[in-house]
Amino acid sequence: MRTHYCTDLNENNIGEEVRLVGWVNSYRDHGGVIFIDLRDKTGIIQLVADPADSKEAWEQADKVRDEYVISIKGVVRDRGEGLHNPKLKTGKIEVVVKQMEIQNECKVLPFAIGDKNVNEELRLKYRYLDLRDPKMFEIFSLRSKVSIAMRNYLNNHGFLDVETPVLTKSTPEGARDYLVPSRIHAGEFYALPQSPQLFKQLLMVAGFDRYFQIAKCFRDEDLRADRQPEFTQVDLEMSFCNQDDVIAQVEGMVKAGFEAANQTLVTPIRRMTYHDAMEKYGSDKPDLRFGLEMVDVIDLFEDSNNEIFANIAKDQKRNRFKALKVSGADNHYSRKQLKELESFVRKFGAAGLAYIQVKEDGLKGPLVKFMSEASLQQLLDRLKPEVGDIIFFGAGEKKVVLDYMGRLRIKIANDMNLIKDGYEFVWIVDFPMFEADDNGNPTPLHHPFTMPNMDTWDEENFEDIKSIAYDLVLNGYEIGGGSIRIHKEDIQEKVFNMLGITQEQAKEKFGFLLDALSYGAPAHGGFALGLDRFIMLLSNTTNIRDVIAFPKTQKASCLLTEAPSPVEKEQLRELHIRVKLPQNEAN
RNA sequence: GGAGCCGUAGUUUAGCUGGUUAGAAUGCCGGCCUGUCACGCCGGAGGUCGCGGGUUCGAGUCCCGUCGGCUCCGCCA
Repeated sequence: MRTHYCTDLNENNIGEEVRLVGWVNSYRDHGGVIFIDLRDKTGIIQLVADPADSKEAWEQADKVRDEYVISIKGVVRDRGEGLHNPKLKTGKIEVVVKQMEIQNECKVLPFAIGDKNVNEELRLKYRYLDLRDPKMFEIFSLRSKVSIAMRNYLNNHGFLDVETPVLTKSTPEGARDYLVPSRIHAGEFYALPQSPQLFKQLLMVAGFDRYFQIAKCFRDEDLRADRQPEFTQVDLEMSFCNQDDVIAQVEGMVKAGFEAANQTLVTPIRRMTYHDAMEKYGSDKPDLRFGLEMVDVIDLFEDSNNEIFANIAKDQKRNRFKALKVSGADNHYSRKQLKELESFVRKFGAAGLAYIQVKEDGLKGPLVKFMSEASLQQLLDRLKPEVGDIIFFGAGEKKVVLDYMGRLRIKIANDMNLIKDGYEFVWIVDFPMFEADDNGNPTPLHHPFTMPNMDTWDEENFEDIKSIAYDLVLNGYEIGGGSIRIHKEDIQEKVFNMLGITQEQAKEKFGFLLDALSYGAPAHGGFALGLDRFIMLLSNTTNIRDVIAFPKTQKASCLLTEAPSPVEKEQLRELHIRVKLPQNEAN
């Protein structure tokens, strides 16, 4: 049908007869001569229809409108002196049309192809038109290259691509499951996998040694700009490994993907403990494209004449007093804007936002009078502020302070444009094994099959127990995570005990896994990379929908297919399902 | 579950303290035009102001509800 793609042609083809097919990107009718920009996935080339060359072709060209599909036969020629268009890759040449066939017409478009000012709602309804934009093709071309490169890396390193079930068993832990009713088993349900976690561990027990899969995962939780209900993980698992072995393979894989995107990644990627990330950046996924590290100043308020501050400083295990020095902030933030920063942190539980402005004539701010001379001097020594800086303070319960100060740090970096271009990877390691739930009971931070660091095992202080888990963070996004798994029954029992899970409960919930571990399970561990987020960052967008061909809206519907939708009564009957809507309307 | 922002020709939008026929740009249709590439010039058509109620002599505008989209909090082992 075609001899070339549009941008395959260049000056070397001058004089050649070619056949091209594609879409009419635009046309310019000059009464006599008609110009058509023909587009395919590679780009654009200009066609010229001149009645002097072919009356019939010109008559066809006269009928052409935007986004018509046409095929042409023509001859490549130089555009001539002064007529080159440097904006086009093919701007030096054009194709003189000898024959033209309109293969398909196009209705008036709901929006101009490539117009990103249009409502996303409309673009999603006509996603196939939105995807015609060459910029969109570029994203999916990148996604394809990156994922193939990572696949190849894993293949070359002994990882076997194995598919695991999509119809599987609901597990009570973790995110809400998407359920699929069983026709054959009345009243029973499959769950779509939140990840292939348990299956990949079983493959290790099976002795496959190294597994990977580019797997769709499903979580029925509320959406965000970087979260879709179905998403893709590059999932991997390996046997007879420790944390460094897994990290080395992941770094190799990510590097391969990165290089496929024409980026360079220097390995090894730096590592930071969970503790340091929380204390310095107030987040377990710190954005390291800018500084603004928090500094501990709780000791400087032990002698404060303010009762509240002095009290906070008394319990240095449970409380925090953090300082965030922002260079030049005094010139950037007005009084009113500083108030706005305060109401920003209040949303995250802050009682207020104290700050000290460093002026020509000294320190200004309510906190100054609550500090002793000696403490103030120590503060200056510790932070070394300069005139024009503002030091922000967060004080109170550890978890709350770290959270809102971490958010403040990011907000200020955005406000003051402190975020550098580029990619900053970091491994977060030494995660706590457990955290306290609302009632103060231990719950797993990762999942209950994560290997605890037994050197830190402490029945009395479960919050101090570390796990052998690691997250990969890029520019403030968690792009993946993994762990070494428990492969011994006695340790697994200890963990279940800690979680208050009885043997019967464990057997009922995860019996098949525990069984498997008792038949000669090798030490093993793995990792899963969030492919969508990774591609999102490589595509320089902050919206995961941009890198998913047919994404869902925030209410998890597909505007193109209108899924989800009601189904026929007969379908429900076969599935033994009766629908009961909240308003008491029966279906 | 909660908070905020948004919804007006095909599209992007203007529309003030409620007041004649809801205005513009672009797209679309028709005419003219042989070197444009955001082609140009002339003319024309095109609006349930998301939907439903209410207040009012009168609602795109005010109030209540509802639907949809986006961002965030909760949630996401």
